[in-house]
Amino acid sequence: MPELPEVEVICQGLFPHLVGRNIRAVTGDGKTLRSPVPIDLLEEHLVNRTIRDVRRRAKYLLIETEENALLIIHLGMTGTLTISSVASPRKTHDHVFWLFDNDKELRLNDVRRFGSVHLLLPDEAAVMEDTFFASTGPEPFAVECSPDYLMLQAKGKKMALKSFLMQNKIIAGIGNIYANESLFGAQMHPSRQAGSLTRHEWQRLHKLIRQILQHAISCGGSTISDFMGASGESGYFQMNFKVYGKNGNPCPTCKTLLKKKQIGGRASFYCPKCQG
DNA sequence: CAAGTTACCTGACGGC
DNA sequence: TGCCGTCAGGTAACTT
Repeated sequence: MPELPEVEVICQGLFPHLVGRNIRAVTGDGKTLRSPVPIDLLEEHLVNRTIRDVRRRAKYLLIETEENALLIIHLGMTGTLTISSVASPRKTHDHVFWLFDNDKELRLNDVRRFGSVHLLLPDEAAVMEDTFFASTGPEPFAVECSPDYLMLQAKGKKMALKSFLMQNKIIAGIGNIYANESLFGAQMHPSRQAGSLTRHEWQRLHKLIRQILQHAISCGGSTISDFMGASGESGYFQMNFKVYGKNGNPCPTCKTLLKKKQIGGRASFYCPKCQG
């Protein structure tokens, strides 16, 4: 689930539950995620420490202690984080647990185990954070992520526009869903060569990307109070997608049937007329 | 170097 | 019911 808007909503939802909390224990089930979970390190640098900040960079969640250790969590394709009472039964695929001083636990659940957990040490976290994100592009809402910046990055590139948008080294946080939705909004064919857009078109696409990401965050944010609801359902699936997963349905704009096509190995959805 | 493909892992779903 | 192939919102390591 987690592209930029989902991670942002999770971040905002976790913030009030985590900041100021003291961590009492960190445990794991020993399963390797994308990389092994450094449980010993987590224990050493997180237990008896207090959380100072929770923030997001790209699709990563960053949790910082007052001693400047930085816990970095990526949710991969299927990762979820929940705040649960210690007493509540653990679920299948719960892999890592952070116990707090209020008898609640942050739990990382990840069926496919494409997620990851890293720890940057207190002494070097500031420097290592830059290193860690050295090949991550700017945030879509950052000033440097301008239409001209995108045009410059795309210059001469023949790759499909949609694949281009999904490259996190160009622009952070856009995955398959929001690449599809942004291109529909901007009325551009996902297969177009990235280098073929005019300045005016980059302005349009840039605007739609921000608009759609912001809208998705708002949709998630509106249900943020459910974040730790007993149902375990966090509301960030509630946004209605216009084309993602909708092949065969009528285009919301012109009623032409939406198409599906593989681009760069990923399912891509578009209106053959509006995005022709 | 750019661009495309594969691998990682489990579960849900549709067809037979 | 059950078996099998296909597909899934991410990313890095490959290959071409």
